[in-house]
Amino acid sequence: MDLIDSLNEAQRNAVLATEGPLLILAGAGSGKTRVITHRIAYLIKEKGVSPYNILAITFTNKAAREMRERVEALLGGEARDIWIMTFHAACVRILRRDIEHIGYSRSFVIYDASDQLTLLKNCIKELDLNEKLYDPKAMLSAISKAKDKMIGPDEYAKAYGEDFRNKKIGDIYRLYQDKLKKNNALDFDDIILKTIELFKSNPEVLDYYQRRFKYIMVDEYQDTNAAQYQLIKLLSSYHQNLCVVGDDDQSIYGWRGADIRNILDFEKDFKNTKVIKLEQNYRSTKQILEAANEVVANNKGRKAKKLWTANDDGTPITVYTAADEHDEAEYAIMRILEGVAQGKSFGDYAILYRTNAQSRVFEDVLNREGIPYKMVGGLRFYDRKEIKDIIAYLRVLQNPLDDISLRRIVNVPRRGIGEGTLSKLDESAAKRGISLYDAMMECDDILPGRTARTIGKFVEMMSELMAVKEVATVTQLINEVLDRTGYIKELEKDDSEENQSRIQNLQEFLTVAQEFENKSEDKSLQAFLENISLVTDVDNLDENEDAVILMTLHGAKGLEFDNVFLVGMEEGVFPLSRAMLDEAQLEEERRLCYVGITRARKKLYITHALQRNIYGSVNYNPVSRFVEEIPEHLIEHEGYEAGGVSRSERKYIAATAEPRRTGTLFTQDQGDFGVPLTHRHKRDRSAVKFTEGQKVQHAKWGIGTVVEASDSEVVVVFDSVGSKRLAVDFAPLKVIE
DNA sequence: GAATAAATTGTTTTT
DNA sequence: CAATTTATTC
Repeated sequence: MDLIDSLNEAQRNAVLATEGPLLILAGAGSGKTRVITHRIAYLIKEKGVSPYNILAITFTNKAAREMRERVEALLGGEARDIWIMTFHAACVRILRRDIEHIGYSRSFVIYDASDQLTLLKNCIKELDLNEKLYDPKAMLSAISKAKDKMIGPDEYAKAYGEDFRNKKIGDIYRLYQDKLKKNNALDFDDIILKTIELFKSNPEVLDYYQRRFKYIMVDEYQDTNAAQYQLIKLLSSYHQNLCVVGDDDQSIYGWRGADIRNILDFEKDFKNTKVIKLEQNYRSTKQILEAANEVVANNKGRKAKKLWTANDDGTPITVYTAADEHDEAEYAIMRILEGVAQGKSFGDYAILYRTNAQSRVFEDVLNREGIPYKMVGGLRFYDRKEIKDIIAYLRVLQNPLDDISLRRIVNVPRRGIGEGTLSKLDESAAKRGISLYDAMMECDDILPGRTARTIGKFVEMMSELMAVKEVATVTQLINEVLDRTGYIKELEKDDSEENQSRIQNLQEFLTVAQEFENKSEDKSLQAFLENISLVTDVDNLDENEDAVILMTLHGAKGLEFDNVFLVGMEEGVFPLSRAMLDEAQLEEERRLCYVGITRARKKLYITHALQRNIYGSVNYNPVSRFVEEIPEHLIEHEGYEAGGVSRSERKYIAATAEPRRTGTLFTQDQGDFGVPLTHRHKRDRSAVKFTEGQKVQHAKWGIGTVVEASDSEVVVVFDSVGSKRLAVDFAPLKVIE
């Protein structure tokens, strides 16, 4: 029984309790992934369960991949048949087989947020409503909220129909849903909802999956919404072997419809539930864990638990008070360089922030210092304009009913098909109840000859590409699209830096397609497009790469790092100002903070700035209440005005600060601040001397030659990026010759 | 119909 | 401040 020998008692009980409903309350770092993987392996190896009968739901594709790898390691290669995937991936797989039962075609496409918004704007226009009064973004979030709670257009009208505005919102909702169907498209919420609809209207389909999935496990259960709950309930009701794992203290997706009651009420909803708590933390030091416990203890309405650890005491948490956001970034990066000089790797560090906008300053400094970093989130690769354009082409080829994508690319690159022509076509399509593409195929009688010929040429090109699609691989098809549409030629016309980077991105896209073909079993265009829709940035994060990681706190869920920086810890930034008014939202922010603290294994840095620019205007934010909730004996202060100082004094200090010098890192004299500094931006590396002609190795830019050297600066010509001026004291440079 | 200039608007977090 | 939308001109 080596499978369970390595586990502690609670973990072992969780693995052995295979039958019936099981709720595992797993604190941060308590080895829950370990429990799930061992449980799966135990079911297969010891209980003789077929891999085919197991369904494991994870929160991200990355978690799914890792879980599969770990199960395979325990089992020795029998993990292929297990369904280990996200809710969305599982549902898409189910829908792909049987969606025709509910009136969609199997070549359906998945709309992302921006497609949704375009579609919604069309709806508002069609209903003659004012976008000012019915803000598309607000409408979309209202619809999404309704969908998360499984309220369809009819129920919405019934529930909110009294009020005039809500009645209109209901109309928008209904039209939006109709249009999705006309376009043969699903939005993200639909992926779950339509699966439930399929199950409810086709009992034989449900029956098949109910019988098949004898054992179901759901990870990150605290972040499931009502629809996902319903889905799980349906799937598990036959065998009743449902195991959910979660931590109410880590519920951070309430805004996305996650319902914390799913976990709090699990015992009520499933009779004879066994509850197991995992309370030993294996990840963090005692000091970090205590800080986390103390912060989250300020929340009400949580399940009682007390995380403990047998790990070392560790070092205190460093709280750094920065003059402003630039100083904050420079401090963090100085500490990273210092650590690296002592033998740590860049990959041991993560910088976590509340909003993506905060990443910029850190990127600037990292770039300037030539430190390798990887940023997760922000503008996704697939959200870039040129990539979205090509995807839109592919979508139309896959699903010609997709008017939204068709409209996006019909005049990209320019073909002289303008707004006037398109609205005529729209009108004709609406009148005849056909798609835009079909209207284009028969447009001779509504358009003047010249325009009709232009449209005809476009339709001809598209139908040729559709023929190519039937015989070519995805990569070949993309190449054909880039070539025949003249997309690349258009970019080559003017070789601005922007266009060059677009071409590079398109090449990267081809690489992605090639990789997909190499790895994936199903190599169809449909599968490729699905893959793109469901994969996120975090999924592609490679932790073995030696680079500093930048991401939002949400993105960091489920990850861990030796050294973590929690930055921007100020009232109004974290917690966000809009969350400060509402108790429930504030508690969610606090849980997010708990998640952040518990990502750190060894060392936690917390930073906040006295002064910060937010949309062009200066803000003076007091330190975050969450920092004040950490007991003082766990903290070591650094930076400006380490002691307590009133808010107005802070404002004075920040306002009278010398303007920052741009230029080299950490060399400016910041002494005249009215208060003694407890920390100076200087690192002792003066022993290193560079001379002209030396070969040096840089952490990010590789090998280069020193062409100019002084006591404080060197100019190095790198083989890869050309010449750079660097600060001797801080650049990650090694002499190699 | 398309390119440029001006004006306006708004920011969580993401499967 | 920056990104997006709208107005203006060619």
